[in-house]
Amino acid sequence: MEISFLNELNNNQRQAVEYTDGASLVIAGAGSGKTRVLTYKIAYLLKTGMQPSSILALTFTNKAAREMKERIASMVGEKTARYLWMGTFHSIFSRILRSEAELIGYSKNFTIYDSADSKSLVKSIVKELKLDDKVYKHGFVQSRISYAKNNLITPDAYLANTEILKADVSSRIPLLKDIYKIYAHRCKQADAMDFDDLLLQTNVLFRNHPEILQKYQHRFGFVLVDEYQDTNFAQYLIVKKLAEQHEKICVVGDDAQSIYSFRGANIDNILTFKNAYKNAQIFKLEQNYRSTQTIVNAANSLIDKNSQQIRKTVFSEKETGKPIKILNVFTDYEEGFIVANNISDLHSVNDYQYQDIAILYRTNSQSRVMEEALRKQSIPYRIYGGLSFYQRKEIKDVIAYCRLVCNPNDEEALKRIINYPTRGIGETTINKLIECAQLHAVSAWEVLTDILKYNLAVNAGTANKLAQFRSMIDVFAEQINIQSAYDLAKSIIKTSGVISDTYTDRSPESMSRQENVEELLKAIHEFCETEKTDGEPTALLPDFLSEVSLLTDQDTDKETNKDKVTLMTVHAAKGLEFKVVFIVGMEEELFPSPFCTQSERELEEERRLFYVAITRAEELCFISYAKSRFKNGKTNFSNPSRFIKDIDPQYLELPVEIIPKQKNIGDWDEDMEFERNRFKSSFSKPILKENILPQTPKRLVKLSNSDNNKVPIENSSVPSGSFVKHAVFGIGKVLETSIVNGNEKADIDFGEKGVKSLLLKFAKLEILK
DNA sequence: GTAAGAAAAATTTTT
DNA sequence: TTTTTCTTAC
Repeated sequence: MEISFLNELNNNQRQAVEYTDGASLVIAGAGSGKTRVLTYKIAYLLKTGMQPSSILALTFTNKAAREMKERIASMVGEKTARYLWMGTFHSIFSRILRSEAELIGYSKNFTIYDSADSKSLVKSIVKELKLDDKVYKHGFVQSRISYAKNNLITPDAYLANTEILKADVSSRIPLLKDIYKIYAHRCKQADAMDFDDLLLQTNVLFRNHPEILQKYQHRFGFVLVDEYQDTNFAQYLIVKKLAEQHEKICVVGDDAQSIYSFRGANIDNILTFKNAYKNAQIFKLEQNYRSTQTIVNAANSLIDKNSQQIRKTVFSEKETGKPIKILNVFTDYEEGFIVANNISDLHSVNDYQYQDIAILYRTNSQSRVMEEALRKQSIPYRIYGGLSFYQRKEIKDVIAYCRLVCNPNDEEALKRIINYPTRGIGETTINKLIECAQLHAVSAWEVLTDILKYNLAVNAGTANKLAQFRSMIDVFAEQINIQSAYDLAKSIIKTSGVISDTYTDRSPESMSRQENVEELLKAIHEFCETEKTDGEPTALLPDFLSEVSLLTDQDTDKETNKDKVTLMTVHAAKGLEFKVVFIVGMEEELFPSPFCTQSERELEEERRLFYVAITRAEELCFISYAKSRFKNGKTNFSNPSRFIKDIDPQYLELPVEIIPKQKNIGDWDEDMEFERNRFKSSFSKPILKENILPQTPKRLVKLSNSDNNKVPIENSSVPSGSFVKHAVFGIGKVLETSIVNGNEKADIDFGEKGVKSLLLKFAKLEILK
């Protein structure tokens, strides 16, 4: 069959698309057209007669699913595309779980606990068990529970696993097993699933109900998985089971971009795909269509330092391009200033649009300084991540009301709003209530329905307040199937008193809270409208909740078309591309994150993360690091990230080390303060001109041996092997000296402070005997 | 039981 | 710096 769009693919891509006889793995290097292969493959399946409703395509983010769906729609028509089963693991399987919920002891309207809910539940369990929350830290407990669930270890399996129990004992957290057990029990009692449950319970469903598994095996004639390197065991098994009969499965991924192991992702899933699917075909996509040769080569030289990987040769046939420019600055404020300056120039001189530019960082907290700098130069920007719309307090409060109305057993929602706005139900009462509920093995709400029966020890006044609260929720609950989601939400906000609490004053904070609540109502209204066109009479509140709980703020983004600089974490940038990328904060203790330097495995993941960052860039890439950074209320000194040294220097444009005039070490702090204040208060026009744009290397210090400007010297004033003292870096050993563009330069190992390349005319060195 | 103010703690990545 | 927890006075 001749299908014209196949001609738009290269040979390897086309083979991957056309192979539909059995299982296949597509190893897709960065920028090699991975999404293209997936979309074309789905279009191909449709063109060759497959029904859209029998194709299951699993992605990592809602956004990826939506974009792919749009692209397929443009190829085969919206009418066909809309019936595809396409979405994230979590959204697809929450949908399936809802329709089968009763089989595994949940109701159709089960709540989805987000991580804040999980956190709060973990905290209260630790408190109830009277454990030390410094030993059983909520974050740690949460990640252990999550780890167990991702590996399909149920609480009972956990109790039965001597190995895990022993490990917990030796880590001095022997009671983790109890916390997990209670946690799972409380979720069940609240008719709630956390994110991990959506995958775990799907597995439980398939295991305990073979007929259901069969139904879906039959339904899905072809299964496709994007970003396969980021799947965990629970996801692996779901996919494996669904594809068991026909092995019509295609997974796409890049082991070099596996960056989610902290969330249970297991890189072995992709590395050992052949073991799971014996007759699997493997296709490799190695031509990068995104980036210049320099960027591709630099990224290759970096990832080459990892031992765990599927070797591949990613190459680019685009132009050579400019070297990656390294920017070094004194402070985080200066970093923001320099980056903003560069962006400003790229925009006005080089005709880049703001939307072509991204600033990527390791942690969300780094966005603030960048934001400030961009604002000062009136550069429009857009931040992804951080506090998303649905995580704001006022929104969570409203949603909690909605959740409780739809599912009164939802304990976390109840705790959140039982005394918001304040109605005289304090901490003691809430604790009594929950304790009492546990005693009788019922939900907290159940106790509220009959306070006398459960012997809740409260005085008459409190009992009255509780009854009032209960009847208010009851009244709303009666409306669930009568009023539309919008009408009900509106009356909830009004009657509950949330609105009067929000509208008390005219402070900017209060105004913004009001706006957010309005915004939420608008979103619910919109939801009702779109559902209407789908033929349903009215969209109900539970329908909205099931949609909303899996949304992130990238999904609520409405102004994608605006010309703005993008700010996001490297994690969030996966799958995206920009003409110009700034990777900021490339420092030790930040990138790699200090939490990830314990094992080689973790370190390799951080390196992959850096690889992801670099390969987002199409034309220009900048990497910056600061000598000092404001962190947790303190200024910390930092060294350049070890990863910068992992890149072959021939692809880099390195800065001249900027060393202040000879000073005592004590003066350094003053100097820092000076720099900080200068950049904080008034942004005068650029001071460090050489930080502006990658130009043909002129006045640059090159670390590379291939540098032909470099002439080794015999009789240097600081011979190799001798020891010198530097005002800032302290004592170091001279490794090599040379003449670079007429200036005498020395590479000196300062131990902890790292190896520095210093020009002798700038660096006042004291030679030690 | 509430609210304000002080002290202490915690800082990664996210469906 | 921001967020959470503890203290104290009503």
